[in-house]
Formats: sequence, structure tokens, C-alpha cells
Amino acid sequence: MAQSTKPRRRRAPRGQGAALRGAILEAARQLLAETGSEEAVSVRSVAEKVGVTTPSIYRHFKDKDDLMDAVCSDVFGALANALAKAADGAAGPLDRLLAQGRAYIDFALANSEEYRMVFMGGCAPTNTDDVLTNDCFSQVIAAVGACMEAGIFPSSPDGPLPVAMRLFAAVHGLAALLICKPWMPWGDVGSMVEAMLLMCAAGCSLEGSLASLAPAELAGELSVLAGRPARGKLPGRRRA
Amino acid sequence: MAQSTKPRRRRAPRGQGAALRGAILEAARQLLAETGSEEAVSVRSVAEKVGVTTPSIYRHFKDKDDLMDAVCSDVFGALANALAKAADGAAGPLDRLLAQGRAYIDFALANSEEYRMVFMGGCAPTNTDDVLTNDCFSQVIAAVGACMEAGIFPSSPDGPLPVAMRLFAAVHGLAALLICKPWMPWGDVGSMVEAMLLMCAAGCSLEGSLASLAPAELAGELSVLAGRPARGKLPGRRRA
DNA sequence: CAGCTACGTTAGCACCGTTACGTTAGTGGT
DNA sequence: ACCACTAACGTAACGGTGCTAACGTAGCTG
Repeated sequence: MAQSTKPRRRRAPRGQGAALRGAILEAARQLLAETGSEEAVSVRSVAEKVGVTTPSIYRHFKDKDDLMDAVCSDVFGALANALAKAADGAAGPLDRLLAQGRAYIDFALANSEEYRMVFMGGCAPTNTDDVLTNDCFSQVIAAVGACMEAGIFPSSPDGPLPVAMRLFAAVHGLAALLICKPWMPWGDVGSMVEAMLLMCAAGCSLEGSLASLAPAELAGELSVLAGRPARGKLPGRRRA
Repeated sequence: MAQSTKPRRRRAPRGQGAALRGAILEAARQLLAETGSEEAVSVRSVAEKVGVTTPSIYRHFKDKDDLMDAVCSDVFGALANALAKAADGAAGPLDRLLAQGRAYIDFALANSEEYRMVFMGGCAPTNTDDVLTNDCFSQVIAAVGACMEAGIFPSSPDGPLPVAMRLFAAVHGLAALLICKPWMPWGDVGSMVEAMLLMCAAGCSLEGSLASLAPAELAGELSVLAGRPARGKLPGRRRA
């Protein structure tokens, strides 16, 4: 593959060496959107798109993972904004949490390849993970905490974090499968998302009181909740 | 890298050409367990482990993806057995579903790299996906259906499939994050799994009756369920 | 024994991420 | 005005990857 056209990028002035860094990031982001896969975007391809030779990339990024992590950090900064914006237009704590859930899945589907890299890639924590925990998850934890204070979710001695982790896991699972297994029978995606969020919210309200039940009693209790009395018991549920 | 030792594999007899296929699969599986990542196991490395030159692999597998898909198919066949075995020791439909959930996550954590390849890899359906839908998901759908017939979950005109998809998504989300983000604050994994399953089960029992509520009423209804009356309403919930 | 074919090899392409080292150009010191 | 210095980038190349066309060779069948 002869690189016939060589509109070499002009050398940056003395102090502005980091200008190239921004151009590299933008090129990598574009290539990722075009090819739709991390493996398909090579260091060589982003170098050519910028108009620079390949090794120049390594002056601004430690390696390819570092580059990709940088584009993901940028992209996931937008998630923090999306979550905050969704929370703004909400009426109460629960609406806020549900709106965040919808915004999260919307974001994941709109930036599927970045989402895949961050949440389905390697195991080692990256810079993007810092952005996530500090700017994104903190909002979800706060929303869960507000639901607890409002009595919508039962308060827990462990605080809102474990509940938030479960909600996050469930929502992530749906987003991840919608990305990786889009051909599965999801039906209408919007309805599925809504049902999922409802299921999670209802489950959060109940799991505290159900956890102390004997396994044998669980099915009966759920039958009551399902609206069909299993063994004659009608509404009676309460646990101090 | 000089391949100093060359204990060449003896040529297979006339009809037994497929014998090498099994050896390749076994070698690939071992290398995957040793290296712990798909990228780290190369076609060359499995060829050397078997005692054969690289191009010989391509006589039995179309390409590397085909090879990896084959080892995943084998591994996920064991998931079908694990799910069935978990269902056997269950007392009722709900216990069966919960046991399947635990077995699923156990399997995912025990075969994390194969799980990652199957559920976080490319988008195109593979042979492994057939194994999954036919041998694994069918069991979950059946368990959900049994819960519906027993009145533990409300029956839906859409059948058990949408509910099963939601449960699957939630459980997958937890498994996937436990694999990809093990450093997150999960606490005790067993407890987290149990709480997650409980949350999902409770949510499934309720989401049908909650779906028809106005958003404004939802928070109040959940407050009642949480055990703390929000606006004085005590137990009264029912919908035809 | 001849020949055919399944089985495997030799040699090599195109590409990848990455590194050691040479080159250019702007800047500050004297 | 000159010169050393260094930031910014290029040249060349190494080892590795997935993959393939062309070639041999062992073993069964006539």
C-alpha cells in the first residue's frame, strides 16, 4: 500500500508540541467511528490520517492502549454530562434514577465501540475508570441514596453503594447485550429498557425485606406480590 | 525464536484426518487457560504445542475465529449440563431459576476468557450462539415459564421470553463486570450474586402491575413496598 | 507396483505494534 | 551574529501476527 499522497503535517512550533496530540485523538476517534472496531484502527492508520509518520504517535502516547484509553476518557466525559442533564429534568429521586438509567443505555448504544473497549476490554484500571467512578458512578450512588432517604428504597446499613452496584450491573448487562448480541429477541428496545428499569427499581424496594425469608417461603411471598394468592394469603406483608 | 525442539507429530492415518482437529482444540483450550487472553494465543503457538506447522491449522479450521468459536462451543456445552444439574436439585420453579442463575455466574467466572469471547466479542452470530439458544437459554425460558404457571411471576401475553431476556441481561451484567472490573467494590461476591438474584426475582413479580402506573404514582407505590408508607397508604395494592 | 488423494510442509505476503537512532527547526545564551 | 541545545519529528528496522499459494509425501486402492 503505497502512501501516494503525502500532505505532510507542518511541524508544530516550539511550545505547541501537544497540538499534535489533539489531532491524533480526533483522528483516532474518527477512525473508530468509521471502522467500528478497535482492532480495525491501527496506529499506522491514525498516523496517516493525521499526516505524520507512525513513530510520532509514541511521542504523545505510551502505546496503543494509552491512545485508546485517552479517546475513551474524552468520550466518557460526555456521559457525566448526559447523566447530569437527565437528572435535571426529573421530578423526584426515583425519576432521577430512572432517567439516569435511560441516559446511560442511550449513551452506550450511541458510543458502542468506546463502551465495548471500556467495559469489555482488559482488566487493569485505566484513566477512563477514574472518570467513571468520579464523575459518573458518583451521580448514580447519589440518586440511589436520595431514593433511600425518600423511603422509596429501604435504607441499608451498608449505604447506597451495594444497591447502586447491582443497578449498574443490571443496566450494563442490557446495554452490553444490546451492543454485542443485537440479533437476540429484544423486541422494542425502548420498551425493554423501560421494563428493565422498572424491574430493577421494584426489586430494590423489596430485596431488603425478602432477604431474611426462608427459601421455602420466598415463592409464596412472591406469589402474593404477583397478584395471585398462592396459598390464600392476601395482602399481609410487613416486617417491622 | 528458533523452534529448537521439533517432536513432529506423526502423520494421521488415511481416514483419521480429523484426529488432529481434536488435538488442536485441546491445545488451544490449554493455551487460553495459560495465557488468559485470546490475543495472547496465536495460531503459531497452538501449532507448535500440537507439534505441527502453522498452515496445518487452516486445514481443519477456516480461520482463527473459527478455531476459537469451536473451543467456545465445547466449553459452553458444559454450561448446558451445569444448568440442568442446578435445576435438578431445586425444590420448586423459583428455586430452579435461582439455582440456574447461580450456576450461570459460577460458570462465567470459571471460564472467564471463553465467556468474554462469546459475549463481548464480535456481533455476528456464531456456532456457539446456537449452542446457547438451543441448549442453555431454552432451560431458562422454561424455568421462567414454570414460575409464571405457578403464579410466582405474573403471566404475560408475551410469554416468558421477554422476562427471561431481562433476567439474562441482569445476570450477564453482573457476571461480565465481575470478570472485566473485578477491582470494583463488589463486596462478598456470593452475597452480591444472591442479592442480585433476589432483586431480579422480586422485580419480575411486580413489574407487570407497576407498568400501568402513572410515573408520579410509582414512587409512592414503591415506598409502600419498601416498608415505609410514604403518604399514609398501607398495604393496599391490587389491580384486577 | 502405479497412481491418486488426503495430509501436512515450505516459503512468503501484507500487516501489525514498537524501538533505536538520525534529522530538522526554532530558541536562548554569549 | 553565531552556536549549542533541545523539542518535534522522520528513517529504518525488528519481531510478531493471520493467512495463503504452491509444493511434497505418506499411505491406501486398483
